[in-house]
Formats: sequence, structure tokens, C-alpha cells
Amino acid sequence: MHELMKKNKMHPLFATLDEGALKEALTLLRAVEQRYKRGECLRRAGDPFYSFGLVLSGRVEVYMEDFDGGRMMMASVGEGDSFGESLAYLHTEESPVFVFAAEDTRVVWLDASFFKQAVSYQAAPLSFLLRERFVSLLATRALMQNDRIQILSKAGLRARLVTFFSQCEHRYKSKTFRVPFDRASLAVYLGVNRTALSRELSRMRSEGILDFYKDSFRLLR
Amino acid sequence: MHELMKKNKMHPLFATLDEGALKEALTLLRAVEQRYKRGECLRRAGDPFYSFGLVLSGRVEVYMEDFDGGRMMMASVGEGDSFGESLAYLHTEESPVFVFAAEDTRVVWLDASFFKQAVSYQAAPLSFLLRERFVSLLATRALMQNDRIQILSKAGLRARLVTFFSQCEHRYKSKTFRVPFDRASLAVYLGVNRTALSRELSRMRSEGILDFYKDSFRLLR
DNA sequence: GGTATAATGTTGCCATAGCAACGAAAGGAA
DNA sequence: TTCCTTTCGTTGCTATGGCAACATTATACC
Repeated sequence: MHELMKKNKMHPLFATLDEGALKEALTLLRAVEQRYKRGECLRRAGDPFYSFGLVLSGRVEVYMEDFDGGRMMMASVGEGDSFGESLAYLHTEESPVFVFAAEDTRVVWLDASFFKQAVSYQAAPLSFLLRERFVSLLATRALMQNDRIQILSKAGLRARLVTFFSQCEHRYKSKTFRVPFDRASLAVYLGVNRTALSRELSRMRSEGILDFYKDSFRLLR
Repeated sequence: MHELMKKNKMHPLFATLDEGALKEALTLLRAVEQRYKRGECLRRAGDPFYSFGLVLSGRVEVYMEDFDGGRMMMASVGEGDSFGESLAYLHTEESPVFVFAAEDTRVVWLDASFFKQAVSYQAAPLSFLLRERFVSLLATRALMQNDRIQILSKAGLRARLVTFFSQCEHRYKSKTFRVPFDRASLAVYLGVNRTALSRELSRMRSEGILDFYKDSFRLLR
């Protein structure tokens, strides 16, 4: 069984494909696997960005370079997740982001220019499927970014947390859920100071609004 | 000449098309024009979202409904600009946004399901062009949202402004530019209080960092 | 087990920025 | 012109939250 078919690494682009179709898809997308040591740089700011990455194992972080060299994490990408689709599709000559391995990492690079080629869909149903899913991926990403913007637009740590938990409740359809962040990452995601986040979480617990342990949360009203 | 070919209303989806091709494109996308009075609602939260909108005249605002009925502006869409592409492409049954006319407005609704149909590209170059541009539109939107997230992630009004101006300088390739916001909208975009924004702008002017009048800005270093 | 390292929580200090309440300036319409 | 409305700027007050410094668990590795 191909590694990409393991449950935890199943990417939306390849969901439901059987072994043969997956192999064909990887050929169409000119898949190239590459290994990176922890701390190694996958793409520097200013580099061209022609293919997007799918993380097989490990974790990479995507940063946006700042005017003054300041760095801002835009995404933390774990096993089975991908990054750089938009930049790759737009065939960006000078990418505004740089990507580095937060752990020892294996990445499959996929050529986004495949999605620009004019082929007959009737003759190539797999191509059609992949294209459809790629566009869905972009659209879904946009909606997820909307969620984050909604949070970041709020003034006040409490308001951001309430909005975030509200989104979680909606997404997981439950008042109990685990978030894909440790405290530090959550603080970055919410755009607040980590210790201030801890303080506010404790405050909310003492008010009986929620309970939590590590990355598990339970909303109490 | 079709109204959509006027310079200020030229949408990236239709750029460079001649009159005939534009008409054909509008047919393919099942274009339907509709008028709305100022204050009227185009789409309510919870409504399905199957087509995206292109503003011919006037202006609409896209809001995200909040857990507690709070409303948060996600986009202000003027003449020649579009909204709702992601939601429409994903054929969203219950949209999380509602859209209303900030002025008397005319909108062309375009059916996004066109971009999902399997047709032969060789036989239909226009379809191919439109699809390619639609995906580019989604990708570009994602990158623009990244810019906003980068700003909103900054702590401190000064840091947000510096980042914003840095992005402007890069985008307009000049230290002098006009921003598409009045003060109140800019404050919303930056996620800060309007009066605090005025205060900080004045401070920066007194420090000789920039000069401005209304929506015109000049960076001095 | 023990030790090192990472993750999380606590607390005090104080600058930042939200807010309210104004005033000033700039149109628009009569 | 005058009146009205909108946009923008100013200022004082004060809560919020960033920051530093430290305490307290977890977790991993030997």
C-alpha cells in the first residue's frame, strides 16, 4: 500500500483513489519526494514557487518575510497536509514566503502547472477529478482564512477566544473537542501573547465558562 | 459596448475579451442581472450560495455573522469587483455570510457550477480561459488574505501600519499612493479603533515618517 | 527510577490602544 | 449664504494585554 493511502496521511486531493489511480495521479503531478533535516530550508523568500508540497512525515512551517526581516508564521503543516498551492498555481517568480522543516521531514513536491494544461476531460476522468479537487482545496483554504481573519479582527482576548471556540463547536459539532495547537501555537493563531492567553483561559475556567486540559476543551454553556 | 468592458469595471475574469467573447462568457456563466436598493439584503446567513456576484454599480458589503449576532465586515465590494467565489464554487448550502447593498446597486450573478462541468478544452478555448482565470482569482484572493492576516497578526498599531504601508509600497511600486479606504474602513481593515488610528497617523507624521492627506499617503523614508 | 527539556501556568508592572466626548473641516443641498 | 451631514482629528481616562521573571507541571531519554 502506498504511504499516501494511510489514513492519517490521506490528502483531500487523493481521497478515495485506489492504489493504481494514486500512482497515476502522482505521475501526472510529477511527484518528487525529498528529505529535509530539522531546521533545513525548503524554500527561501525570493525563490520561485512552481510546485506545492505535501508533507509525508515531520512538519514544516511557512513564514512570511517582513519588511524589516521580521518573520511571521502563516501556517504549520503536519503529516498529510499541504502548502503553497496558491503560489504554485500562480507560478510565482519571487515567493513572499519561506518554508523550513520544524522536524526531520519528508515532502512530496507536486507540479501545479498540471492544473493549467488543456486536456480533454472526457478522455481523462482522473485529470478532471484532480482539477476539481484542487480548486475545492483553494476555495476551502480561502474560507478557513476567513475564519482566522474573523478572529483576528476582534478586539480583546476574550472576544477572540469566544469566537474561536464558537467556530470549533460549529466545526466539530460538539462542545467537546481537541484543537490542533499547543498553547504557543494557539497564541500565534489568535494573535495574542501566550501568557495572556493562559491567564484568560484560567479566568474563563474560574468563571465556569469552559474546562480544559492541554489541547482538549469543553464548553460549559 | 457592453458595460462590463468599461475600464473601471473590467474584471480579471473577462480582461482582454472582445465584445463577442464576453457575451458568450456571460451566457456560459448564466449571467443574471439584478438591482438592489440601498440597505437591501442580497444573501442572508444560512441561505445557499450557488453563484457569485459581480458589482456593476454601487457597492455591497460582505459580513460574517457571529455566534451572538455580532457582525464583522469581511469585504467591501465596489464596481468591477466580485464576491462569494469560494462559497459559490463549493456550492455551499448554508452560507456563513450575509451580503447587503451599501448603496443602490446592480449586480450580475454568475453560476460557479460552470467551472465544475467536464467539457473538452480543445473544443472550447473560451471555457478553458475562463476556468484558468477563475482558479487564478481564487489563488490571488488567498494571497491577499495572507497580506491581511500578516497585518492583523501584529501586536501594536504602529507595527500594523508599518506593515500595511510596506505592502502598499510593494504593491504600487511607489512611496506615494492612494489607499482604497476612508479612515473608518482602514481602521476596520487594520482591526483597530478609528480614533486610535488617527492618533497614530498624526504621531507618525510629526515624526517625519510619512505625510498624508485624506486617502493619499507618501512615505518619507 | 532520575535528570533534562519542554510545555504550561502565575503574577506584577506599565505602555498601548479602546472608548467617549468633542471640535474642526469639508462637502452637499436648499 | 446657511444648515445639515459626513469625515477626520484631538484629548483624557482607564482597562487590556504584552512582557519579564518565575513557578509548576508534563514528557522524553537515559
